[in-house]
Amino acid sequence: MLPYPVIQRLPHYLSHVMELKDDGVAWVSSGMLAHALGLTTSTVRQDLSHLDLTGVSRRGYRRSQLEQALRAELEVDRTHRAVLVGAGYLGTALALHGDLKRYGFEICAVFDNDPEVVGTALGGLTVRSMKTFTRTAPRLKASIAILAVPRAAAQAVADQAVAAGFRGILNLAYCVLRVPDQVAVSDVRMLEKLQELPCLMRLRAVSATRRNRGATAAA
Amino acid sequence: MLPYPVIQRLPHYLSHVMELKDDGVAWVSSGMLAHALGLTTSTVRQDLSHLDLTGVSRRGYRRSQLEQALRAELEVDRTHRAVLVGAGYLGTALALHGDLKRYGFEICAVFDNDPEVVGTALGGLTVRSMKTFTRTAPRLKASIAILAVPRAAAQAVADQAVAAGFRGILNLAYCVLRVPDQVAVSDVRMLEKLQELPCLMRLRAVSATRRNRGATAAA
DNA sequence: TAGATTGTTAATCGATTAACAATC
DNA sequence: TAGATTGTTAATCGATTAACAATC
Repeated sequence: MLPYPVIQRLPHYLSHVMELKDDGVAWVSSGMLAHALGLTTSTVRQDLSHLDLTGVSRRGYRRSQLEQALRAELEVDRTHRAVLVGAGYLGTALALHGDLKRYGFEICAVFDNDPEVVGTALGGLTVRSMKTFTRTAPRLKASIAILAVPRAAAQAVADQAVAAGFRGILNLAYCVLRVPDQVAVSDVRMLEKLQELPCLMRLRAVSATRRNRGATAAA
Repeated sequence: MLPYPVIQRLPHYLSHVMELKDDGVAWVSSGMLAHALGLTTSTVRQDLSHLDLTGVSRRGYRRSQLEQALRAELEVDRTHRAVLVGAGYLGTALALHGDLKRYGFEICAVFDNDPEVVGTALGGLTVRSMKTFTRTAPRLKASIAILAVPRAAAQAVADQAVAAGFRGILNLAYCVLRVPDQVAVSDVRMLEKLQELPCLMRLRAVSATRRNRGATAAA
């Protein structure tokens, strides 16, 4: 239904609109959103046309209504129970991230393989052994599994998560997970994003030079 | 030059090709890569046509040559010096990530604001105070700044990084950074990726139902 | 040789942008 | 009223996919 590029932008809209709320802004125009998110006004209006929302000529969108429409689409007001697998630094960073709750997510269990870590506390939860995952996880009524495990372990954990009935996976490992069609995977490509930087930097350097040349030629 | 979608895929190609190396594979076809990365053979050949590389009919690409071309494009064999700002769990996860070196990155300094953290050791480095950033950072000959700081601090740190001459920023915070054109920013959208999941899950559920209906109708 | 795979051109597809009538 | 902004249609742009001759 919603094109993926639009889905990707929705969290940004919401995040920005929530900031505007703190500033007491009542009306938001496509121009304001376009400027804040680095888009064109056309794109913004196209995106918002997918939502359950109507704007007002000469004013824009009522902030409260826009926020509500975004919250509905992203299901922010429902609680999404998630299980965290991997209690390393990355997993810990996520588990302790205060904004999770703000966006409707709740980590209801943490699993880890390391006997040293199993039994310790993390964000009010006790880390459970991965050995108990298959038995325990289905009882937790969680639909999302967050994989903060080494690359080598990721596919095996994903398989267990699928078998346990999870329908969404947030993958923090550097690998392509193979899952059945009905399971959604969202990849956080931290290392890949770092690897892109040299390419992007070269690109920026080149286009900056070109701009300067153009400016010089014009002068 | 290189379209951004291609740049985004290059790290995946390299990662997979490096795995094939460990398996002793000498020739890689576009079909193999397409299957492994979930692409079409056309896309793979188009992507690789941007690289300094020629394939061989009926065989594919020589693995060593393909790896070399990818390493050259991604500049893996140069050392990219990076500075880490923020020594929380997320920053620590990155600093201790063994694969950084493997992909040509070296963290040469860590900065943090918290007096409790300043002076402690992290991955063989001593955490420096953010107060010294403007003075110290330019001396480090690093071109990349990794921002693992809270959202509220990110833009200010980015400004300091730009002023200190950094040309690439890996942004782990949940915000849109404003930087001059000649500075490259790569955003790791961890929370956004999590927020996408409910939308994607709904989408999967719908298309799964549709598939089943289709199958039932066909039967 | 026969057949598989590259390299490349053309076709398709989909997303972004432009344009503009409707409207408050 | 005049002017700014929405909502939507059409145009553009660019990426992906298909197709196929060349080739080993």
